[in-house]
Amino acid sequence: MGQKRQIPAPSVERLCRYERCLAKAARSGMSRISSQELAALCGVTPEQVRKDLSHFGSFGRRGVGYDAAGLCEELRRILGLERKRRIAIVGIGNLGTALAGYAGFEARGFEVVGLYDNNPARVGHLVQGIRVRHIDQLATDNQRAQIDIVVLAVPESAAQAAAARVVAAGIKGILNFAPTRLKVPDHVVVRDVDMTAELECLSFWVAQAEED
Amino acid sequence: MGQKRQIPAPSVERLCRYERCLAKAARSGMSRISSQELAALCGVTPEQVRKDLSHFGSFGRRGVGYDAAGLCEELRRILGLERKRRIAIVGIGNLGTALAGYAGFEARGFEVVGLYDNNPARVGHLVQGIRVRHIDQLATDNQRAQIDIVVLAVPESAAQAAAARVVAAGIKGILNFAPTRLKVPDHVVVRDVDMTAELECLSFWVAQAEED
DNA sequence: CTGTGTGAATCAATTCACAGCT
DNA sequence: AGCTGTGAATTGATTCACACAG
Repeated sequence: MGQKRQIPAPSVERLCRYERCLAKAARSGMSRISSQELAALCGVTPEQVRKDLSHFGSFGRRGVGYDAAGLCEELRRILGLERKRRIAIVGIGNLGTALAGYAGFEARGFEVVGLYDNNPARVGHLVQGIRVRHIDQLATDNQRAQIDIVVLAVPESAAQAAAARVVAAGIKGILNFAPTRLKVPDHVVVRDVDMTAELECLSFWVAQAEED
Repeated sequence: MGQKRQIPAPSVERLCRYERCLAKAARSGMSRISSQELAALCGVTPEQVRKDLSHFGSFGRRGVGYDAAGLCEELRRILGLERKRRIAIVGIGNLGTALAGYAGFEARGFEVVGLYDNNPARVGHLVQGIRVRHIDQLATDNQRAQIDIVVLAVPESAAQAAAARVVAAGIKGILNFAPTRLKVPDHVVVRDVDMTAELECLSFWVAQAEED
């Protein structure tokens, strides 16, 4: 069932960038914007912008350009950001705690509605004004909390088991900070953020650049 | 200068995964490993593994497979991980503080050797046993600290200016957590970690999956 | 004349298929 | 026979170039 991939994933990633740049441009008073200008703001090419947008429809006027605020709104709709998305954080260690307090999420319309951990020593504590609950409660909580996405910030050793809990709770999206490839059913979407791997790649390219 | 990358970036990203899986396999007593087995552990195809490795040489024996520990060692050499890499964190807010205490970095051979901020209220504080210094001191500190990579955890509004400081200090790699495309000279390598964009992409794919 | 939208061409990455070592 | 290493084929993404609308 998970084979519907007519939209290239890199396009979707760029749409987020476009939306952010458009919002900023619109806020600073720009009403019309060309693919040229938008591309310059985002660090891509104008034809890339137009091609990416063309997967979803045609939003500009030939010879004129795009309405900055209008296109921004369209992108928010395409990305599913018109309604506030509800997220829960699973794993309230060092990283999870920081993420719970990360202002960037709220600022972009992601509301942290729950914090979960399996360590009894952490359950019950208040973190950023939210009480940490036991992961056992995730499934029942989700019936009324309607969690869209879980941010998984548990250690590698606990990641697969925690992911299984999340899937069992009926949650469809996981942002995974553990350095493991999670095995989940096709209808669940996972994106990985592997900070250590990023450092290792950097390490490689830096060394590579030195070889000249 | 940043001319030919004959090595595909996706291959490098996978090499990190291979290294991690190999280390785990070797630790658990496996001495020989086939591309088939390694691929299964990493969630890729065997020919992908072999093609990725082939960019750097030939490390296996036909009809036999690879020596797990030996290949792991080769990968560490390729990725530039034989020597400990020294990192500094710039921006000691919520996120920077969490990253300073993130055990995963040390565990993978990245040593946090400095914390920097431009906010006088934060300078001088001890965070994870390291005293926060003013970003003005980065350039002189780097002459003896030999920082390989900076983790940039400042707000979007401060990111470009902070990056300029990092570049001026002679540091060649930046792991950027701010949702901005940094403008840096060609000889400096940047990798972006945009957690909000990741959530937005998830939001899209989750909505997409629901359309059935 | 300007700037979008899009098929066609190019470039990059993945997968296939098989030759060659053990 | 078993498994690697690698050109060839294929799939996918980006760039080009131009028709078309304002």
